[in-house]
Amino acid sequence: MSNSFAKVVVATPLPQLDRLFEYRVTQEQQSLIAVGTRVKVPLGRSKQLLDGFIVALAGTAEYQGELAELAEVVSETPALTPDVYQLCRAIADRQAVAIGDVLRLAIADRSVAVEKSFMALPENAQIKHAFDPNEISTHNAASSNALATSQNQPAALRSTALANPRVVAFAGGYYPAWVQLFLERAHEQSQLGKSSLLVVPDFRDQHLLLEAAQALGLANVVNYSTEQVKSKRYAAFLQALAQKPSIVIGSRAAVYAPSHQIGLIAIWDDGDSNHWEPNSPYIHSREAALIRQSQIGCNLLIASHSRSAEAQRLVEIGYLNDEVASFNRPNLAVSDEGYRIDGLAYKTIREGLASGPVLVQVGAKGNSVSAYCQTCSSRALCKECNGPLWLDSKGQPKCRWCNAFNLGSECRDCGGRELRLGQAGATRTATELAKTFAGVRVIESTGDVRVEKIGAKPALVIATAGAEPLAEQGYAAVVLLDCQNLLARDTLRATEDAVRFWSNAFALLSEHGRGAAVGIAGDFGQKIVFWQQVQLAREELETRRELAFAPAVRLASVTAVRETLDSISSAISDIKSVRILGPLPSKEPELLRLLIRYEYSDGAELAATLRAQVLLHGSTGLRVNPKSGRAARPIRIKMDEPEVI
DNA sequence: AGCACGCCGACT
DNA sequence: GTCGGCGTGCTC
Repeated sequence: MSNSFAKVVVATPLPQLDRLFEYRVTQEQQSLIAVGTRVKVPLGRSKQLLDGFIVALAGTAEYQGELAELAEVVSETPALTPDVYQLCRAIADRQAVAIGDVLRLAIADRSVAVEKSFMALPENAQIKHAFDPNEISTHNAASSNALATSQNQPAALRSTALANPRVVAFAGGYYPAWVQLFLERAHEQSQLGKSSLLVVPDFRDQHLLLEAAQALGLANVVNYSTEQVKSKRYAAFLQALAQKPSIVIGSRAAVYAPSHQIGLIAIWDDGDSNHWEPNSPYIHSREAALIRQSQIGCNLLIASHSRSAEAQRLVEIGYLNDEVASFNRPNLAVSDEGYRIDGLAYKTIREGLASGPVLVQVGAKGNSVSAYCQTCSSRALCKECNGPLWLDSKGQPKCRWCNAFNLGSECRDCGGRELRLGQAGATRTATELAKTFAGVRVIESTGDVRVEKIGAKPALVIATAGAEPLAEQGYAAVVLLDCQNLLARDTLRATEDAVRFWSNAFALLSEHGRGAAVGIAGDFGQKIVFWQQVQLAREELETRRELAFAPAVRLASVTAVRETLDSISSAISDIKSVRILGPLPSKEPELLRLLIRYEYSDGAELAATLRAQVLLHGSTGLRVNPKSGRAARPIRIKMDEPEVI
């Protein structure tokens, strides 16, 4: 049977075009095409050709009407493998977006020169016809529903691990212990002839993995960085596509790598917000990995120093196996004497400096608009509702929750009457500490001006949370200041984030280093000291359950004009677990936002209903086209809204 | 998105 | 009598 007809998925963000179109294949094109081929197709009356990919070939057509021909076979390299297509399809459906938005993430832009030299290699010659759409990843039983099949998976295959929070000697240097964990697991897979996808939040972590992988001499390591020039990205894409086991190291997009025979997907520190895709499919790499895992049946490892509420939920529903690496917990202490830098802090810094570098973590600067007491730095709270105060444009203290003015408020801790915005920044702390520890080198690292790595000599490092440099052999001491401020950030994830920031900072300690946290006490402080991350995650998830917040339930947001939102509200209100909040104001002045609370079990139905609404409002009715002229998307759907409030 | 088809107001 | 406004709908 000749392949005279091709089913093509079109690479466009338009939801109306998110379906397969059939085209006639000409005689000359027959030998060039295969499943996965990149083509250009005519669509509608537009003279502009659209990019697409062949997902199936057949001898007969299903479509009754007149068929158009494939306009152009762009390349003979099969860029869209069947399992990546299935993954993109599932993600588009789950997120209620067009598949084109997902394809953009999954498939690197073509670079002709790179592709030519790749295809010229004899070992890549057979790749052209390597894919059969009916045979998605034969190496493991495929399953369509992740949750339904979880019981059938060997427990050890899916795990959420708490990694050893230490810097260890490894690969001829010093690395965080998790780097060793990831590369060892990937190496195991390589030995079995399988590929691994190692997914990290940012390029610092990526560099660490790449550097250590190179030092170990691991074969077929793919630098799947999105920060490279286009041709390098495409080279990495092709390297993963080559039919041999590879170790793909990258950020979010690495989940979609077209690797051969994937045996492991590993996610590092899934609580880091960099794992959220900020653009259209708006999916978290952990969720994308879960979908891919369920489709191809590979191992899944979600590892971190602290545990996200999402990972904890997956453990509690029995979907993930709970794996805690054996390690000695760090030597930690907490204090809460009411000073920003107290006796414990000074003592820990002084003793640490005797043997090596010392890290002082200060609260993240810049993202706090709340007001604090000038004298004692405790957070200013509303006298009416205990909400956080801020200073308005006239400098008057106002509640962020109930808008009440709080003129002449007194600090509840010290009675102070002066307020200031934000907290003492890294620079001020650096100056203060430099005075106390005269003669010691002081290094400052913040989100803006970041230091990546420091040596083993004694030095005082002042860093904002999340911007801590690595110390070559680990820190002799780590001191956390402003713990209260981190806990009091205006987000529902404040506690989880704080525990994560602290855990990651303590994880930079050397084997014999000591840590101290200033400003946390009691039961909570003890759990930090005894490294009870699982217990903390359990409590955090319980809190979210009580409040009915994610990840206990899911929380979607829909942004559009009011009329559209009204129509959407009534369309989805029949779905069992759906509860609608709003319309609420959104960041864009002319648009409003709906928050939708729903159960996991209703996700598919809600996504399908929302998608139908997008189609309804997309090509007919109210086209939102404000004076800007730009065709703003009339409806923006995030099936999981990471930042409520 | 594009692009065409279609049914109502001021022009050579 | 026609030209053209953009509301509506389709695209293999």
